[in-house]
Amino acid sequence: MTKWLVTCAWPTSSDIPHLGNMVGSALSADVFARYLRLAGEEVVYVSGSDHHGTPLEVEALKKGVSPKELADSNHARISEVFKKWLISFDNYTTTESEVHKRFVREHYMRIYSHPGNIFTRAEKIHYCPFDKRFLPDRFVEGTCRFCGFGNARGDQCDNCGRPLDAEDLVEPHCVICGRRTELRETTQWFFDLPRFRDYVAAYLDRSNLSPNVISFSKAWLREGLRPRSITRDSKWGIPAPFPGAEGKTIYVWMEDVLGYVSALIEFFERSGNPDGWREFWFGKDAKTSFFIGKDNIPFHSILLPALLHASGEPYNEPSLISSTEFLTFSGQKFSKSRRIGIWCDEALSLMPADYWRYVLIALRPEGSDIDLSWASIEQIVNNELNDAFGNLVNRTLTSVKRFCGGVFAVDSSTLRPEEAEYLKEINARHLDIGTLYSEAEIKSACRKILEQATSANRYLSSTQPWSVYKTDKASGDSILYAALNAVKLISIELLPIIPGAAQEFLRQAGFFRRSKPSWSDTGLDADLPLQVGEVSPVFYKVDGSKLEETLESLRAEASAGTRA
RNA sequence: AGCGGGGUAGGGGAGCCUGGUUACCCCGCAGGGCUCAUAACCCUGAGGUCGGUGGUUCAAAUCCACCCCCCGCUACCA
Repeated sequence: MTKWLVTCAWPTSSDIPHLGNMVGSALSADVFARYLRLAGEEVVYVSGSDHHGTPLEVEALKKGVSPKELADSNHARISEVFKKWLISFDNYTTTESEVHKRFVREHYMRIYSHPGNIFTRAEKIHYCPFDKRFLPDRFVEGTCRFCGFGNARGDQCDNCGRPLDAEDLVEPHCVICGRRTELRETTQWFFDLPRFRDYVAAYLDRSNLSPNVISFSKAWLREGLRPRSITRDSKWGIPAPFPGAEGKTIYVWMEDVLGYVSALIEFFERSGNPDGWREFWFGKDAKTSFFIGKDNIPFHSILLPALLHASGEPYNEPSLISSTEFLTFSGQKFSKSRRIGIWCDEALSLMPADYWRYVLIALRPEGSDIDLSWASIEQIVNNELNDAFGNLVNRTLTSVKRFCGGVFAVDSSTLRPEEAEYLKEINARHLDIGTLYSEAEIKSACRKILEQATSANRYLSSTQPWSVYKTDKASGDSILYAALNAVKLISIELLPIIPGAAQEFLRQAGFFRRSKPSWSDTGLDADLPLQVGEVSPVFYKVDGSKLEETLESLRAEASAGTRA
């Protein structure tokens, strides 16, 4: 049995995640975690809300509340959304947790204790004399030196697309108060990432990471690594522990990734086994996995291993980094400000969580960006979830009621050769699906489960148990045995993706009455005699354009409520 | 601008590294079949200049060069 730490990118608590945020991180990790548990591995799945960072601080300022208050209330909403989406976190915490803050400070002091890992350097940063604070480039606006665009941000000009430096803005002003900013010198603490170039290069070579992660990371190494600043002149965050760094906090990216350790520590402290986490991060039979969007590969493939290694502690290197491309919505990027896309809370007012989970996994953008549209939602729910899976289960269970009086008790010893052959086929596919899951090839696993359903539907149509039963009960039973076994396999296979609905399949069929579902418990004999009780359709069809209308009216109500 | 990834039928993917019969699979579409089932399921069919141009080769989706388009990163958004 392997100990698996499963993690996903930490959602920022400045807003509820949208479907694009959900697909590659929390949902993908959840499917992976659920599969591993089903397969009998020891799994701890952790993540948390990223509370720190300037966007949240600025939003809190605008709303007139403290960053802590805003973060906490958003965290409560985000946690609720994850629960409703059936995300099976073992610990969903925040970067404000005492364990996290303590761990991050201790970890940096450990890195600091090895001379040369951390050094200081003076930098020129925008400063707002009115707000009395330093501002990240993103929070300074001005006129672009290159194209003259008036609303260019300090990090990039939205008009000409050029990346900018602080000095490239003409008449820079603070986005909070609008007043003129000035450049001030300030000292920051830096992590000497280039020191770990050889280590990271060797790690990438011996690792088993996916080709896109490797090639992306190696490109970074070729360009040359740069020191990463650890500290920021901001009050909102974790106080930097270095001597002389009083008043500074740790930059979010330099603490977020350490949450993969601290959230696990917190989990084990709560369960009364404070050292349990060590086996997961240091143990020989332990693996770690990270589910992220393509935008933050290097933080996981380069920065994280370097930060862990630099502490001198015997951390395992990240074993699996699964990154997805982006989801677009009806051809456009998800946009909070323009309200393009669907957010995870409002999604649940349109369809049950299992529907969304299936749609997102069926589309999971693994190779390139994938577009989500109302039409694709409708098509996937209706034709795959409802027709292929739902109807297969329904027609099989209804057959048991109709032809066997609701009780199926004939065991595998009476199977005809045809059915024995068919069982070989679906069991082989079950093994393939398990392999895909274990490699986090989640979309391919999903496609293959659909093949499993297609093959079962085909089998029923070609063997026609409804006419066989008229003359030959034994052959009819043999066919139904195979069909029921396919339903059992498919239900197990779908448990990681649509846990609620797959459980309902198992319940209606009467599988796993006496034991917990398990990936390898594929035979039917142990479940006999099956008592098929009330059978009812598990899914219903949806109308894409009606869903769209519903969402629009929901939003209209919500904004009317805000104004009132 | 530089770097990385992607571009294969209406949509999604496999094939590309390691060149080789009619380019494969799923969804959708058209026609047919079946009647256990949720107007479901099954079968057959139509649909492709494999982003473009040029090159290497007996042979290119596959290898090389140049170009176009989409996305990301470029280290202070997370």
